[in-house]
Amino acid sequence: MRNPEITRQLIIDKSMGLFNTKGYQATSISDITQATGITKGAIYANFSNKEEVAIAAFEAALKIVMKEIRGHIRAAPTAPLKLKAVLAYYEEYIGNPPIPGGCPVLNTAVEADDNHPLLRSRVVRLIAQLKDALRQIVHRGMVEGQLQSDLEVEGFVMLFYAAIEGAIMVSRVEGDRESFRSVRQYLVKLIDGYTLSTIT
Amino acid sequence: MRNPEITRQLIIDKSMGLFNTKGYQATSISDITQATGITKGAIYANFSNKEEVAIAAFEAALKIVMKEIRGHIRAAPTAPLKLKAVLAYYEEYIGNPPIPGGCPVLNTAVEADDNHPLLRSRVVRLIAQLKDALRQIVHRGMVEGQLQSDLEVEGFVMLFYAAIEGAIMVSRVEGDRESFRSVRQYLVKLIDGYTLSTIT
DNA sequence: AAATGTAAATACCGATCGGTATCTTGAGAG
DNA sequence: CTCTCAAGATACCGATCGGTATTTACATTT
Repeated sequence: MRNPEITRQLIIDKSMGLFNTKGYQATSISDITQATGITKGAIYANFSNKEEVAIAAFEAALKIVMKEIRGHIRAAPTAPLKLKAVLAYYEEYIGNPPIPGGCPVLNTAVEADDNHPLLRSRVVRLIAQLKDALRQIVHRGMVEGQLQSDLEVEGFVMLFYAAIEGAIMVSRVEGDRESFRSVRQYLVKLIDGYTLSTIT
Repeated sequence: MRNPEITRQLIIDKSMGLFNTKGYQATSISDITQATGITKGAIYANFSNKEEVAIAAFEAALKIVMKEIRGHIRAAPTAPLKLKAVLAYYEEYIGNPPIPGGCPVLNTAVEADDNHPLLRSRVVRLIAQLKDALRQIVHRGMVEGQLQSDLEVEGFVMLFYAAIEGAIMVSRVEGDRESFRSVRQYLVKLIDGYTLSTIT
């Protein structure tokens, strides 16, 4: 290895899954050296400490997840379908995660809330972005006449997001997608209830 | 200290908050000795290893939380009010937790899902109990004519529970109850929509 | 081809980890 | 009052932790 860009990216790529499955505390630098085949010297030449590696890995994971989500959202034409696409994406996610270990937002939020302020602030920022994206979908759906205008946006968006993350938590610990599926089906019916009858 | 029962309970009481705030991996035996004023010898005289302490602490935490929840549920006369009481309990919980660190189910589920099978199985069992309790409330509410009978129980119960846990996650990492409050208000409206018009 | 600068490998640091072996002490039985 | 036995305190174990200092090696410039 001679290219520092490649080395840095290799560290990020491999540690992403480690941090997301084992958690920040439980992932050691040695774990990363084993997963990458790279030595401790290379890691500390590219990052000043473990926390920096974790932050870089977290942001890389979010970049992947956000890109996939936005892709699914854009591919759906109307607000109701966009919301359903998000649900479909997360259900697929549980069985076939792009980053091993489940949702990095959930994992990092739970571990970082009390203890790791830098990671915590990144999570908060990312959640704000997700909420904004969902709000925008609902808002535009209302403006464009796809959703009823009496829908209480803030509450619905928060419920939608919270239910997804909670359902991921349950389904993952149960090792079974069924709980997520129940939540998804219920949310779909809720969305349908707000959907104005175009041919959707 | 001479009474082993008291020693054991002291270890559980103090380690409960530690495991719940810092997590299983990040909580060391030394943390527990410092928090209790008890030495390592006493801990290992009462528990065979760290995992056993964590399990005992987790179950003690659940016992507290479940007792409080059941108390609030029982105190409410009808199904809609019981569900609202659960929501009120959890909102109070976030600002004023009986066990520091937030919801032990959420925390333990996220940390244990991939790595700690014994803890994981306890979480799964507890979630099943919570779901059963909620299902029973809804079912009886339907039988007793408080809730519309077209309510899809499984989906609603799962949504209800997942949304609560997800909202706790969000509110805790944000350090602000507002997100939970949004979810709660939305769920209350949902409950009201299913409530049959007695004077409730 | 020699020199240079830096990326990465090696070797090492004190601290702390979970766990154990041994010693001390205190409460109950006689 | 003394003996006993177990609860708990002390001291110690090898392994591993995050991090650093030093050395090696590779790629680029001349």
